[in-house]
Amino acid sequence: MTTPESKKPTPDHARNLFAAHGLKLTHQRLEIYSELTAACDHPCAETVWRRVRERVPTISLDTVYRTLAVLREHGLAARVPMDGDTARFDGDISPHHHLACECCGRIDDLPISEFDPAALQESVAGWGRVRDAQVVIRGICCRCLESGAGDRGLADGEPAPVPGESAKIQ
Amino acid sequence: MTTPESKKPTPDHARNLFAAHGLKLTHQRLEIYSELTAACDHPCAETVWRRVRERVPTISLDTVYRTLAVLREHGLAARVPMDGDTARFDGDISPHHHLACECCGRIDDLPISEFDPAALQESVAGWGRVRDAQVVIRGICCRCLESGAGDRGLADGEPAPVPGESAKIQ
DNA sequence: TTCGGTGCAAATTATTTGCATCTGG
DNA sequence: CCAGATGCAAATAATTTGCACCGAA
Repeated sequence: MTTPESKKPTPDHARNLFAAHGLKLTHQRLEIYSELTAACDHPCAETVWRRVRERVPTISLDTVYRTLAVLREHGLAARVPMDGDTARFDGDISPHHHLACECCGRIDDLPISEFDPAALQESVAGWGRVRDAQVVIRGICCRCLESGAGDRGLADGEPAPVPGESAKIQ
Repeated sequence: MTTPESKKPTPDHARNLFAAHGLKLTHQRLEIYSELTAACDHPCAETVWRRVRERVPTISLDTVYRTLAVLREHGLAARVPMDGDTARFDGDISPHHHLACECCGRIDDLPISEFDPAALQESVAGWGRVRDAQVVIRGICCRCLESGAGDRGLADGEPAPVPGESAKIQ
C-alpha cells in the first residue's frame, strides 16, 4: 500500500454499474475503478497505474489513461480542477471541495458546509448549464511549512522535493 | 484585436512594478504583461504569444512561457485552477472566481459575493497556509448549448469544435 | 462470433532547458 | 560593464493514437 486508503472499496457492484453504462467489465477496468474509488489522494494516471500493477503486472499505462477517460465520460470519475502539470483524478463524484498544496502537490478533500453551490444558481443563470461547482483552495500544507520546503512558495503540480517524503508523483 | 479587451491596460506603471520586484523591464515583458492584464479571457501561453507577436513579431514562444513563469513567481499573474490540458493565465490577481465551459474551453470571471473565503478560515486552520481560495464552476456555456456542441457533454481544455467559432486555442 | 478493450510502440502536444548573444540598469 | 533576458533549437514529460490480437457478452 503506497498510501492510506480509507473509503470502502467497490466490491462487485461495479459489475452492475458498468453494465448500466454499456461498458464491458474487464479485469483491468475493475482494478482501476476499485483503486480509484478506494484512493483518497486524488492520484494521477501514473500513480493509479503503479498501484494497479501490483495486482495486474501486465497492465499498460495507456489502458489506465483510456479507462480513466471512459470513466469520466460516463460520470463515474472526475478530474480535479487544479493547475498542476499532471491530471489528478477523483473516484468520488459527489459534490465536494478541494485543498491543494502548491509545494508537494498533495490534494485533499475540503470538508466544509459553509458553501452551498445552490446559492449562486441565479448568478450563473444566464451563463449556461452548470455541471459542477466547488471551492478550490491552494496553499502550502503544514508538512511543507514545517520542513521548510514551502519557503520559496510558488510552483504547482509536483514541485519541490519534500525532505522525508517521496513527493514528485502523486 | 483577437478578442474583446475590457480592463484598463497597464500604461507604464509596470515600470515601477517591475523595478519593485527587481525585474528588468524589457520590451517583451512589457508587452506580455500589458496583453495579459488587458485580456479578459484567461489566455494560454500560445494565445498570449500570438497576440503579442502582432506588435513584437520577433518574440519567441519560450520567452512568453518564461515571462509568465516569472510573473507568477512574483505574484503578478496567476494560473487558473482548471482541468484542461493547457495552462490558462490570469493577469487579475485580486481574489475572484471562475466559470469554465467544458465544451469550448472559454473561461470567464464569476461575479459573485455570496462566497466569502474568510468564512472557512477555521476549517482550513490545521491544514497549512492558504494562498488562494476561489469557487470554480464547470459546465456548458449557453453558446455551446445553442449550437448543440454541448450535446456530448464531457471533454475539457479546448475540445469539440463550436460551429461559427474558432475555438481550439484560447 | 463479434465488437469493444488491451498492449505495444510510435506520434502529438505542451512546456522546459542549454547555450550563445544581447541589453537594461 | 554584467547579470539577467532573449531567441533558437533540442530535450522532456504527459497524454494520445494506430494497429493487430484478445476476451467479455
